[in-house]
Amino acid sequence: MKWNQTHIPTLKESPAEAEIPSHKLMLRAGLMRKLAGGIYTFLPLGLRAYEKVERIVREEMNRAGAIEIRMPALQPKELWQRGPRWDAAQRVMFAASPADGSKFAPGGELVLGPTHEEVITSLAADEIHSYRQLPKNFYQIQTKFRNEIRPRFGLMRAKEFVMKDGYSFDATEDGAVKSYEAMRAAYQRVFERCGFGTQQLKCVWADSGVMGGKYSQEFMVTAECGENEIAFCEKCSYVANVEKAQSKLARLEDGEAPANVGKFPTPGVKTIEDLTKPPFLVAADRQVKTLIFIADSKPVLVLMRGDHPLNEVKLAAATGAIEFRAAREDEIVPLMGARPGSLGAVGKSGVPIYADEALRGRFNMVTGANEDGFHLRGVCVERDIKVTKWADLRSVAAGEPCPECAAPLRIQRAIELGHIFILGTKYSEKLGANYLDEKGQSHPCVMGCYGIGVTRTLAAVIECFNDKDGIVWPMAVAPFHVCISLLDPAKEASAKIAQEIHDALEREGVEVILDDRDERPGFKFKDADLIGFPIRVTIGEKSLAKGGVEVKQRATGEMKLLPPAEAVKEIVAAVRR
RNA sequence: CGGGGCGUAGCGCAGCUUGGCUAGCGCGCUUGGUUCGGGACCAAGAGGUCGCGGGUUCAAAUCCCGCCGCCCCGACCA
Repeated sequence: MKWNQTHIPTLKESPAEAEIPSHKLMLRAGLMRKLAGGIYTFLPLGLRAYEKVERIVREEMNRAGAIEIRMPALQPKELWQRGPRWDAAQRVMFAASPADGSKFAPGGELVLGPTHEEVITSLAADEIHSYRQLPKNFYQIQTKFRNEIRPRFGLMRAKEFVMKDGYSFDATEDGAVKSYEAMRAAYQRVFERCGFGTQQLKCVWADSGVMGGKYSQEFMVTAECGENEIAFCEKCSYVANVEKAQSKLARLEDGEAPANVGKFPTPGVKTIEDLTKPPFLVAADRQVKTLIFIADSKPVLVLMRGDHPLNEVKLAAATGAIEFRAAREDEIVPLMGARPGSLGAVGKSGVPIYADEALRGRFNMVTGANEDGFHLRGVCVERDIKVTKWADLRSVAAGEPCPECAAPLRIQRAIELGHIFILGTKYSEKLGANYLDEKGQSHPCVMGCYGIGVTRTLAAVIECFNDKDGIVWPMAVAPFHVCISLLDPAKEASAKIAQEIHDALEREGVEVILDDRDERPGFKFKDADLIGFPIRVTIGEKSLAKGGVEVKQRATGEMKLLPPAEAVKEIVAAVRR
């Protein structure tokens, strides 16, 4: 490929819209252009790099025994309404209505697919009848559409993006776990092949969210711009999304024996911190924090240790509510009889009370008296409060002891590239994906689902591999392996050598672009560094006078002067390594 | 949707506070010339409904109102 035959519009400055390195570089290196917020055109180099990632994903899926299919992006709304999560799903879906506002053609209303559990399960309901057909694992690589509340960082969170989504069907729970484990191993290989090292790549325990199902793990790559936080142990292998992470807290001493509950005046006290000050001097970890939430339009009480932050994802998981928010004061007062600052759960009934595990067994605690300006002391949580459900509700903090080995936990931001779930029978039951076992009895298939953000992975590669001069592509994902910087395209001798090296490399299957532009050397070097081709071959009068061409590694800066034939050999070896 | 910021040539910006004369600068682009191993130089050009609509005014990029778009922080997720 010759540079002049393609289109690589590099920019000297990054557009103001880009904030993070990968977004800036994708625009500057001419990989993509924005059409609208969260919607991008892939230019030739961006497309090539994208296709590399896609190929790695496809190869590893096939190797793991998954079967590629292609489902429609346009889907009947009615199918979603029959599925188990229509209420939660509507928020992110685009409806595909006729643009002129006219009625839908026969067949009903359509939506653009944000994911495909409903479609695949309905397909499985029609196609799978017998245990003899199981297990099956279908996948596709396809454009998804989501009405992201806030598109962000270029390809990191886009309204239109490419996802590899896969769905396994098994007869038994054990089988589903096997399918899941096979995918986990395949995902590990995909991301390793994309260039991520064990230091930055983490497979973490995660919350299942609206997807439902028993357990799930996310593949994360640590990065400053990541939208997730992961907690991991410095000593052992424990690592989890903070939405799920736990820690082993030291037991606190509450004194000899539980005292009786006593009310005392606390005029003007509004916060946990207020109570820690004179004249009260109640440590935050001796207080019970009482929070009121509206979960699916019903109030719930949430009890936390005073110094612990609530983790809303864990609360959502504990309550099973789809939508919840903090209650307003005008909702709290009629319910509790007091305003925030003096709230407490002692003696409270008729409202679900969720308590964090860190409060279990505690006594001689202080909490609001449900009377403005008063608190209670001597509270024994299990004796005095009718807890509906104990649950892990708090966010772990950096430095807390690892739940497995008690070494300090660290917290880092990370980008989620893949997510794998065991779904169970949530979808198959609802949509009738059943099979007959050996005895002729009908059972719902046990499902798993597995996603990789393919376009996001591309962005993450750039986010992780760049320096002050531009992108530093891992060989496996680079749009071209080699750039030949021909410094004097007008000089016949140089041009001939460049063409010969180019052709020889192509014959060996090396992807090479020949910079034949009529530009100054410095300009070509800057462009090559910005785009980040792993290997650059420089052909100019200087090198030729010394009897060869220069072969330079982008990542290390290492440079060798070699005769053309040697250079070709060296490069072929490096590319195949 | 809540909070913050921005919208002036393809890109990056100045001008707006305190309204006024032909709307400016750098990069990029075109033409000619000189250059040619780390984003060259000289000269001559092309390119703008100052996001859109309304208002105030003799006069609006500049002041006021409304809308739209983009970016950042939060709730959602591959």
